[in-house]
Amino acid sequence: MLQRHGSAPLYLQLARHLQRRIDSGEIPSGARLPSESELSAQYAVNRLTVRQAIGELERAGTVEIRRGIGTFVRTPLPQVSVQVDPRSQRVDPGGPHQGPPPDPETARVERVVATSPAAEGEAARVLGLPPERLSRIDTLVEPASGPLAVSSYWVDSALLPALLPAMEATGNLAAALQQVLGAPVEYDWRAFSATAADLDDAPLLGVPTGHPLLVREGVSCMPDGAPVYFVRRRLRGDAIRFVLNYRD
Amino acid sequence: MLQRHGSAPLYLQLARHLQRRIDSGEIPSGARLPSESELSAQYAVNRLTVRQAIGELERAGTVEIRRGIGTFVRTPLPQVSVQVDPRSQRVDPGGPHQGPPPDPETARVERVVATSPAAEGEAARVLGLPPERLSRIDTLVEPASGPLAVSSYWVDSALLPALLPAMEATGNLAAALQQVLGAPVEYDWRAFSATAADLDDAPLLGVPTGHPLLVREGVSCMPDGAPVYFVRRRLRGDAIRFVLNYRD
DNA sequence: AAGTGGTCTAGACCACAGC
DNA sequence: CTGTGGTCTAGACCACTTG
Repeated sequence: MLQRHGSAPLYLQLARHLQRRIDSGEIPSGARLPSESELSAQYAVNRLTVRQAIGELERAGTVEIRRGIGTFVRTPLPQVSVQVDPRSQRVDPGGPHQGPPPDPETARVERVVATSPAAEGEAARVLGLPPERLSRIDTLVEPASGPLAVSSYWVDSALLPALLPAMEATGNLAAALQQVLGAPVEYDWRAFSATAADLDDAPLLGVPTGHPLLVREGVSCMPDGAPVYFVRRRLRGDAIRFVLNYRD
Repeated sequence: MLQRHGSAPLYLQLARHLQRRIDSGEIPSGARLPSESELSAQYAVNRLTVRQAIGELERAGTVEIRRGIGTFVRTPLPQVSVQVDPRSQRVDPGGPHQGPPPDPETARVERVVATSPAAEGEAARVLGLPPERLSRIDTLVEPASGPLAVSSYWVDSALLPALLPAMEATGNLAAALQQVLGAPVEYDWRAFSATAADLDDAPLLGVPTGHPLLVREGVSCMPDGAPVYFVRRRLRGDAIRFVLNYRD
């Protein structure tokens, strides 16, 4: 069946062949693939070659490996939709797309996992503060459904002593900042991009290295425009999406 | 140095060790890592174990493999910023973040790579049309800097005959649609999420399977709100980002 | 030609889940 | 206990890039 003379590598041929069997419905959603040994025998290739093919499918998101049990066709998990009102300067949590219970932005549990002096220049640049006056706070957003996002906030180091107790009380760094500053904080800008889970984020989020993450970063400021913090949040891209409604 | 008794697997220890050597500046940005054979000898592990470690670093985005040459510490490529005016119903291309020349939304080259009957139910659902009346058009957005995005559009099949010639003329499907319909098309909604490059998208974009992609999808409609098309665009997450400015 | 990463094999042992 | 996926080794050959 598979051969290797000038054509594509065996593991890629096998990966594409399995992908077709899945797309055609021959191996339906949720079903278990043949075991690695079985595939190795059926296709007459080494088990490592089978593993390489299955690794491709796993990274592509079509398959989920459960160790000790087997490899299964992934059934897409329902994405939580967060409504972003594009015409106001606040997040509008909830909305009718999903019920409120697993609302990740309000009912979330956010805990601090690390604080450190700022080592990166980007935050200092966008905030217009010298790096030595900045501190970085890392938090993990973990609703009941499992870890959803890791965030890094860069703030003026002077705010830190008051911020961490307020964080304990509110369980939400944005709210803690409003409390410490005694004033509402607005969005200056926000940006969306995507990145791969690195060696630090991956274990925190319970995903393999390289898992696609949605990045939402930006600066928040005082009503007069003075920047307050820079945040860079990495969210599980398969579990959440941000929706902008342009019509009412 | 590395040992395997109850602790983490060798390849992960090695990956983290190399990551630390990179973060500390011992192996600076752009520099070449020792070859796989050298690492294999230095750390007294098999070359395949070294490859597994380097694979982790590649997926994490910290390292870039150039075959026949070596493995290099990745220097982040400058992200093109696309300004999205959150208060209007149009894309505001350009802006001062990057000069206009590589503007991916206006000067882009978009070409059709495939058309097919709609096989997915989601597009029919959000457009409120029966699946058999929908066609799917796949395009590749490829400015001079290399492939940047793949898009899938779902439109009423009746529009297809007029649409493809208009697409040739304008080089831009959104513009072609406006021309065919004889009316401006507005955003209904847009959503941001992230996904992994699958076995089809990966070769089109020239990235490895699983590469993080920024997904921007949504419905556009006529001024009266009648839906016209559903689009799902997958963009190289490391090459572009969407910026929403909330202040002027 | 020499060096690099890419693919593939055969074989071994381990850790985990379920019966 | 059995079967699953996870890790690791030794060795081979290939394809690509550069001198």
